[in-house]
Amino acid sequence: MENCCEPICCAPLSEDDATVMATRMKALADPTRLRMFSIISSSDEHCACDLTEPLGVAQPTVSHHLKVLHEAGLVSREQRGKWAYYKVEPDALGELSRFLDPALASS
Amino acid sequence: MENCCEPICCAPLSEDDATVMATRMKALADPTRLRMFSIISSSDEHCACDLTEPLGVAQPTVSHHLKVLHEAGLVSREQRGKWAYYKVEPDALGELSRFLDPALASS
DNA sequence: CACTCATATCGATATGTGTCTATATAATGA
DNA sequence: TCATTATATAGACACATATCGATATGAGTG
Repeated sequence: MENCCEPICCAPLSEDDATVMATRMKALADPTRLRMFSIISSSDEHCACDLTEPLGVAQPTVSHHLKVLHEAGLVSREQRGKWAYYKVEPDALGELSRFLDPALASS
Repeated sequence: MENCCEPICCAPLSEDDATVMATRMKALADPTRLRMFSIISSSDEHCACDLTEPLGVAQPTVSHHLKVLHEAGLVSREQRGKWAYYKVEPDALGELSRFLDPALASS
């Protein structure tokens, strides 16, 4: 995920920028995906197979949410054998965080 | 909006915390509301009547989105005469931003 | 009181989304 | 090659939601 936009604050967003950022935020704005992301970020990498049980949802649901997070550039995917390992994309949250409140970063 | 949760990073979120934060994020994760919020934040306060035209949506739609932002604690509302003035809730974005990436704030 | 105007609410509709079961795909091993 | 296992995809369903036109509410004004 590259830096996209001017920060939300202080000047009106363009329609295009708003669409891009809303899409990214939507990827995180779901309870199951938030928990999923926090689990993945709690270790260096995480196997998809170890997400079904702690999240309490069916395997296709896990797969679906992982795809959403991946397409939003929030996690990376690596296939090793029959297992899929997911990692947090290093600066993904930083970009979002700075978009929301650039003052934090500069203080 | 009060501080709610441990940051998303580094430790699994509880189901309840995830629900609370997903709800707040959902309020912002919409192109129209993002633009609306950025317009409001570009001046000290903003009249609802001046949002319909720049957003290009009907008046009931503006009213609906303002309600969503207000209920999420992102903006405050003040009625003066027949006009409704909206202001950005001071630390709303800061809380969200710190939830996403607490590292930014401490650097 | 009646009229106007800003805003909110209602009801309808189309579209999006989270979840599941069933099935396909792909890798491993007997 | 066949069975097993992890993951992804397809299809279905229920529910949420973004939007609109119509209408109600509520404040100002003549």
